[in-house]
Amino acid sequence: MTNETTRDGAKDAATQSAVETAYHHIRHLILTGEMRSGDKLLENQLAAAIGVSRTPIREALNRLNAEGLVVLERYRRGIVADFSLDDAVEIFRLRAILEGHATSRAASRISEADLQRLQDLERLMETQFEELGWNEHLEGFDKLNAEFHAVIAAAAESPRLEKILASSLELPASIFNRYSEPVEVRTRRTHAQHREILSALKARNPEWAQAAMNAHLFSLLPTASGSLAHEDGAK
Amino acid sequence: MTNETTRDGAKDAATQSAVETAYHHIRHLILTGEMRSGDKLLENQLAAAIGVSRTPIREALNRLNAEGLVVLERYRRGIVADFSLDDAVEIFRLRAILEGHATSRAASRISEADLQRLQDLERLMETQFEELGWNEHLEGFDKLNAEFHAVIAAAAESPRLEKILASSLELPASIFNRYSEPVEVRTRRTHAQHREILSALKARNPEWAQAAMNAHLFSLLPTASGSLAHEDGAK
DNA sequence: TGAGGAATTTTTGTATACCTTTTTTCGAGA
DNA sequence: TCTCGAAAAAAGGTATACAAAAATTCCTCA
Repeated sequence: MTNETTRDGAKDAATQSAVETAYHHIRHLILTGEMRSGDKLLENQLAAAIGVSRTPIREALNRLNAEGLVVLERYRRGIVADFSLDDAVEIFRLRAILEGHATSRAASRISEADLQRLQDLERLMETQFEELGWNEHLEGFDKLNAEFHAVIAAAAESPRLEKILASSLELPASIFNRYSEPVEVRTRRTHAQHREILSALKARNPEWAQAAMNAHLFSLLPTASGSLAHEDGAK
Repeated sequence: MTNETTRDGAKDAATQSAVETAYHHIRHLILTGEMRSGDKLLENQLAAAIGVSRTPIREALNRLNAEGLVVLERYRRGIVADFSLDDAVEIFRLRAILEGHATSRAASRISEADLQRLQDLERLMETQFEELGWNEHLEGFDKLNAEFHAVIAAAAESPRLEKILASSLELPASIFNRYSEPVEVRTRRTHAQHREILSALKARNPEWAQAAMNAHLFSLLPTASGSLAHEDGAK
C-alpha cells in the first residue's frame, strides 16, 4: 500500500473524476502540512500540477472551503485556512460532543463485524507502534486511527452526523501536533483509551461508551503549551 | 408566493455573483416546497430559468448537495432530496444537541444588543400572530424564527458550530409541516418557549438556557402521526 | 527618494464548446 | 405484442475562451 508514485493522493479507484482527483490531491497537501496556513492556492498552478483544467479545481476548492480547510473570498486568491489555538480547541470540543453522541448510538447498533474490525485496527496500531518507533509510525497511524473513528461514526447510523464528523471538523495534523502534547506520550494513552471505548461498545453500554469517547477527545484538547518535543524540521 | 417576478429568490444585495443568485434561487425553491422531493434539477433548465450559464448552476447545486438538500450522483440528474420521518427526527435530534450547546455558550457571551434584538423578534412574531391568523402569518414567521435562532447561534461565538447549524441541518418547511403537529398548536407553545429561552439568556444561566432550548426543539420532534390539520392544497 | 496612481499583468468569475455517459427512442426479431 | 438492443437524443463532466476584478508594476511628481 505504500507505493511512491500515486499521483492522485488518495484512493485509486478505477476511473476517478477530475474533481475527485483534484479534491483529494489538494486536501492531502493541506492535511499533511505540505501546504501550510496562509499559502496561496492559485487555480492555474494547481490545474497544471494536477493535470486537469481549472473547472474541477474550482469545484474542489469550493468543497474544501465548505469544509473549512480553505478560505475563499470573491475575486480573492484562495489560501490555506489558518488554525489558531482557539480553532483547534473549538474543533475538539465539537468533535467531543458529536462523536460522543455517535459513540453512544453506536453502542446499541454496532455489528459484530464492525466490533471485530475495530479490534483489528487497534491491534494493528499497537503492533506498528511497537515495531517502528513513533517516528516512522506516524503516517500509518493517522490512517488507521481515522478509520477507527470512522467505523464508530458509521455505526451510529446517523448519516448527517457521520457527514459532519467526516467533513466539517478536520484539523491538519501539522497544526494538531503544534498544539498537542508530544506524540509518544499522547499515543500510549490513546491506545488505552481506544481499548476502553472498544470494551464499552462490546458491553453495549451507551453511557460508558460516550463517556470513554469524551475522555479520549478531551484528553487531546489542544493546549497553549503545545508540543514540547516535536518541532517541524524545515524553517 | 406573493409577488410574481422576483427572479432571484432571496436577498437582492447590490451586485450578487451568479452563483449566489443561483444558490438562493434554487434553495428557495426547495425550502418553500415549490420543488418537492424527487423533482429533477436539470442544469440547462435551471440555467435558462435563472438567467445564468450552467457553470454557476453547477456550483450552486454542489453547495446544496453538501448541505443535503439536493442529491447528486456522477452523471446522474440531480434531484431534490427526499426527507423521511427518520431524516426529520435525525435533524431535530442533532439540532437539539448542537443548538443546545450553542445556547449554553450564548448565555455567558451574548451582548445586550443581541438580547434586545431577540426580544424584538419575539414580540414581532407574537403581534403578527395576533393580527393575522396563522394562515397569512407563516412566511413572515419562518423568517423571524430563523433569525431568532441565528442570533443565538452567532452569540455562541463558535464559527464552525454556527456554520453547521446554518447549513447542514435544514429541513424544508413543507416536510416539517407534514411530520409536525398542526401549526396553530405548535406556534402558541413556541412563543412561550422562546420567551423562556430569552429569560434564561437574560439571567445568563447556561444550564437553564440549554435545557430550555432542548425542550423547545424536542417538543418539535417530528412524529409519525404528523400534522392532522394541514394538507397541502395541490394534488 | 518615496508616495500616489494609472497602466499592465495576473487571477478569478462566467459563458461556451466539446467530450463522455446516461437516458430515451425506435425498430428488429421472437 | 413484448423484449432486447442499437441508434439517437439529452444531460452531465471537463476544457477553453472571454469578461471582470484584483494585484502588481512602473512612471510621475513632490
